[in-house]
Amino acid sequence: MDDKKVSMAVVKRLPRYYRYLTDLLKLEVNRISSKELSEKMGITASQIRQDLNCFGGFGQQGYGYNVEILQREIGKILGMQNKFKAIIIGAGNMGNAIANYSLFAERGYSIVAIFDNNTEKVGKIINNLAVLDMNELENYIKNNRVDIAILTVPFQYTSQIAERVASLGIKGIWNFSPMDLRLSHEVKIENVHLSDSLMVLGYRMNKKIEEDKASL
Amino acid sequence: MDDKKVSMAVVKRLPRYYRYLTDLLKLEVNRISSKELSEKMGITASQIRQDLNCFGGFGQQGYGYNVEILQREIGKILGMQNKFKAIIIGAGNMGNAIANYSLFAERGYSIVAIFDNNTEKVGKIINNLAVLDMNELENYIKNNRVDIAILTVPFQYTSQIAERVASLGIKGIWNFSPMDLRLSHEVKIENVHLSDSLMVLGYRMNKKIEEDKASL
DNA sequence: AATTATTTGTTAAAATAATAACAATTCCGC
DNA sequence: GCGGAATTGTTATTATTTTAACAAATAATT
Ligand SMILES: NC(=O)c1ccc[n+]([C@@H]2O[C@H](COP(=O)([O-])OP(=O)(O)OC[C@H]3O[C@@H](n4cnc5c(N)ncnc54)[C@H](O)[C@@H]3O)[C@@H](O)[C@H]2O)c1
Ligand SMILES: NC(=O)c1ccc[n+]([C@@H]2O[C@H](COP(=O)([O-])OP(=O)(O)OC[C@H]3O[C@@H](n4cnc5c(N)ncnc54)[C@H](O)[C@@H]3O)[C@@H](O)[C@H]2O)c1
Repeated sequence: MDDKKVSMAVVKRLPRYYRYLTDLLKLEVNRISSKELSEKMGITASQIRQDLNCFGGFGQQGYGYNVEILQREIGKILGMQNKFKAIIIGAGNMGNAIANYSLFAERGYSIVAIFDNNTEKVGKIINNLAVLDMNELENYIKNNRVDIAILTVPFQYTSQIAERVASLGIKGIWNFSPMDLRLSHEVKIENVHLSDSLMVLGYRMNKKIEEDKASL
Repeated sequence: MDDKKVSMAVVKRLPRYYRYLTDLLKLEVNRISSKELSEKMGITASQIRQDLNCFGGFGQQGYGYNVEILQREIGKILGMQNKFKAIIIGAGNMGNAIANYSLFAERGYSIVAIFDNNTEKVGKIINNLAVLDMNELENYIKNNRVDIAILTVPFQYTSQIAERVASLGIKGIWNFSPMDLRLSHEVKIENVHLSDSLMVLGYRMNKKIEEDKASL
């Protein structure tokens, strides 16, 4: 317990920093100050310095930050060196989309297997992986390293399958069903709420509509 | 300007309230107190009462909240009565997944058209909609009500297409490319950052790994 | 080499957000 | 209809998060 607790507010900004730094690297920018970065990102320089200092002093006074070093360090903080292995459960619409998406691999998350319980989907090839039957799940996890289960199954099966993978020793679950999946186990869970995101857009659009109406 | 400004923190919790209330309705629960709801949702009763009171007094002292009324009111706050019409641009993996997903329609967001610039995809039927060519975009929007553009095109085309739909009068953009889309126009934008979400999971898993290592 | 410009890390202040407290009100059993 | 239990709306308090300020350190300039 050497470093002070880092708040979720800070953690959620880390991938964003990583994204901007990766873009800068591609543009062959060597150094950047918190001020420049703040202008690009639309946040305050103060916040950037405060955030980065939760993890150590990566910058140099009078100079700024070395983009390559900072990007690598944030990558480490995010645990990218773990090269996490993930399986997808549910080879439907969303499962297919994720399996075919290459950026996750670039970020160090490789999809190593896909499972489904529908016999019509089992054996189908998705991005070079043959869909496996759900009854091979236990066996597969026993014989292969799997860190993350990506759950893209229908709502009503999600909890049950989550329990199943948790009991098999999976350490992380990325859940796409519109529910707040919670488990007693010490599994880390991230719930993706696409509908929620769309509804927030709807709220903001509606607010504008009401404001426009009021100002007539 | 009758009501005080509602913070984003509150707004982002509204779809979640809507979700729990809809579930309760399905279970035919008529009334619920902030205390009961807080236990279900894992937040404090105080926060629930505080949140709801940003929009008015929906409850009754000594009784609690009527589930049906509260759900309907939150729906109104979220602008669901607008019955927003959305088009999808980019009939690829993610565009297909969204087009085939029925919950958005249930929530009042209907997909009315799908566009792509790949001639091999144009004409293909996705969930009863024929994919339209991008050069029909202007014409379609001129002749049909379209509120939202769902952008599921590759990264490098996203900004340009966003500008294009904004200039055509679209009021909201739901962007799936891993970038912080920002426009000068007064268009409301929600950026979905799936990679960011996965990386936060990675951070939390990695932290646990480090903690376990340290406690040896 | 001295001087001025930057720019960080860090502490202090301000702003926001979450939680607790409680008076006012309503329900509900008797 | 009465009295205790329950529960809201709202105000007060506490905690968290963001922003500002600035000394210390470095870089660039002359
Ligand atoms: N498609 C979207 O745009 C979208 C958006 C938001 C949320 N979601 C959520 O993601 C999840 C998946 O959605 P989808 O659109 O991909 O659904 P889908 O029906 O296309 O795919 C679900 C897949 O899971 C498989 N499956 C069903 N039961 C299973 C089981 N017990 N074990 C293993 N596999 C099983 C099915 O055979 C199917 O292939 C759902 O919970 C949905 O609510 C999807
Ligand atoms: N698939 C995923 O799981 C996933 C996850 C996160 C983010 N994203 C993002 O979502 C976006 C789409 O991803 P995808 O996996 O669906 O990609 P995809 O390649 O499967 O689909 C992109 C579609 O856009 C079409 N297109 C290309 N240029 C166009 C243009 N100028 N006008 C109209 N249509 C055009 C293509 O023909 C294709 O059908 C990308 O920005 C990607 O980074 C995808």
